[in-house]
Amino acid sequence: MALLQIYKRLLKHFGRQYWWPADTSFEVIVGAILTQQTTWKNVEKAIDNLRENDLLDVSSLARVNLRRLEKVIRPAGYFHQKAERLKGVCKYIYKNYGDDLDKLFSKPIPNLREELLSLNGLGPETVDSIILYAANKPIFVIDAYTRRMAHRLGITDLDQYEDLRKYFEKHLPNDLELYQEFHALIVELGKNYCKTKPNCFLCPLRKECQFSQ
DNA sequence: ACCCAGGTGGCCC
DNA sequence: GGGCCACATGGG
Repeated sequence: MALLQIYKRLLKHFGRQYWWPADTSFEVIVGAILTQQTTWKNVEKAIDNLRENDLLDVSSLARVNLRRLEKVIRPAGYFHQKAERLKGVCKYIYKNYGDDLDKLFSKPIPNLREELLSLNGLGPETVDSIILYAANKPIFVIDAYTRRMAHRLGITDLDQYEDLRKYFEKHLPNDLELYQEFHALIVELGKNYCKTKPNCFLCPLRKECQFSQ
């Protein structure tokens, strides 16, 4: 099945997702770091804690005491690593751009991507999530769900992050909103369908599936 | 008592 | 370039 058809079917089944679930671009960055290998539910607790502690901004996180930050984001797991990395990213942003994220995000995608990838704690998926949902620029995010879906549907055998990203971008219209919604829908698919039973996981993508009618 | 979650970086070969 | 591993909480 063509990628665009899969997108349409998922959209029909799950409806629009209006991703990313965050109020500001900065919260997208924070969420993208905290949600690494962690359920969003736990990330929400950590973000709520950050907000209650008045730490949910670049300058505060750039200067926060590391022990305190660890305590605040604890529910998100890997809290030693994530505290250090989150603070490090904020220190970098604050030093170079202050509170003006737009100055960072106004750069062309390749430059922005390279710059973010150079920071400790920001790998390809996190960086692309930030570019897609915080900077609002069209780049296709590849995650475990996307890779699994691509392989199980026999869309492609490609497995490397960059190879998959380029494949998806090549076979889809270059459209910001489509990229944002498609990734959100794939995550929704992955979260709702059993990963140990391929048929179940792919259910909404099958013609005979009761949910996709 | 397992297994997994919207990854990343370090280390080894 | 590829294969392991540590990192950690909370829910099934």
